[in-house]
Amino acid sequence: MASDVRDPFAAPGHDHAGCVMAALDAAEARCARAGQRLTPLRRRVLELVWRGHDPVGAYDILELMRDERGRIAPPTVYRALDFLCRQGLVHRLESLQAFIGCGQAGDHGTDHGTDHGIGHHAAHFLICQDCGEAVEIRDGQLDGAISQLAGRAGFAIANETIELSGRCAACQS
Amino acid sequence: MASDVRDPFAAPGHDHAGCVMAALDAAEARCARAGQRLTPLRRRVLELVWRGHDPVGAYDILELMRDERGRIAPPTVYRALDFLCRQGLVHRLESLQAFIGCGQAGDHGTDHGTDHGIGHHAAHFLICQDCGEAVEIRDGQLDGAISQLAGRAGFAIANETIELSGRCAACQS
DNA sequence: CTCATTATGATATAACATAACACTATGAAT
DNA sequence: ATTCATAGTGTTATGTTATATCATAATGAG
Ligand SMILES: [Zn+2]
Ligand SMILES: [Zn+2]
Ligand SMILES: [Zn+2]
Ligand SMILES: [Zn+2]
Repeated sequence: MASDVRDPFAAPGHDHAGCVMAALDAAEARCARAGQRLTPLRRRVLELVWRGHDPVGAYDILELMRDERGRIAPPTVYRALDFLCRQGLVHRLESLQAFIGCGQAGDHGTDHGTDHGIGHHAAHFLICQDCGEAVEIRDGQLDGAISQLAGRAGFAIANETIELSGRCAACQS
Repeated sequence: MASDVRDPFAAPGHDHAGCVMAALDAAEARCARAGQRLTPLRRRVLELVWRGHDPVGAYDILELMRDERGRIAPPTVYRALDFLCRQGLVHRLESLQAFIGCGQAGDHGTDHGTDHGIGHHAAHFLICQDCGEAVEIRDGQLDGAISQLAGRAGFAIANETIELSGRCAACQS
């Protein structure tokens, strides 16, 4: 549950190809279960979002897709991203105005106490300003502090934006 | 000092004129102490940001200022906002792309453990999607969870974006 | 007063996002 | 298989937020 976040940034010998494959498989499964269509376009956008562990801008994806499909307009990409966000497969990083693949796509269904409805869950991030990577974290103590805080204030949380920027362990040599 | 956040949203009979005056006075004092110039332009922008307790967009301020000063361009407003953010007098709400007056401008100097350098401090918010108000909160348990989490991950936090959206107590009638 | 520094004005453009409407694909019902 | 409603995509235009760049003006130290 608390999942003591112990340097969650990608290790040097990280198998990213497998990483992407797992994400795409999880996405297929998740959409199937939800009765949603992971079309070729949406799948491709998801794949491009997973191009790395650094957040990617909508217009970056647009460029990448232009290289392979020719003319394509912003709404096409934004609609795909909206869909992926609704399914909880992608998160938007507000502080960067960018998108990143969900780091817990496999864990969905196993409710972990921070869900705010079907499809998406509260996502909290550490963002390294040096290497550009962002990792999704889950911390019981943090979740507890937030829900207690909201409870005391009589505030009903619908959406959490928690983005901690700084330098990851590796980048502090 | 956990400062148990107990419905921090503005009460019905709130004296906002005094609220603004206090903020401006604190700003003057703070800039004087820091050897920074709170020019008429900057002061006016701060005053407009404090027009209410709801976040305000840069272009909204731009409109308001056009009404009183005629032609004025975006950079003028953005530069003033940048200055005010650097001084810790205004915060930017990333999830809304909007700005709000700092709710603890008077408390500065009395270090409360979440400072990340001179001028600005970590600011955490509750944002009501109903009435539009946003309030800056300070919670020891939350601060503790964050710093422990970062410590375990070996992550050096430089900037915290914590914005909890939902419905305030009053708006859940 | 001179001069370096800081602040503001002004123009243009970049970066991010959505509205609106047309067309196509999909799949269920007849 | 035809019809039809729904969902997805293409296309054009535009809206919204933010910055780069260079010119001009104000400020204050020496
Ligand atoms: Zn990977
Ligand atoms: Zn790093
Ligand atoms: Zn007030
Ligand atoms: Zn409210």
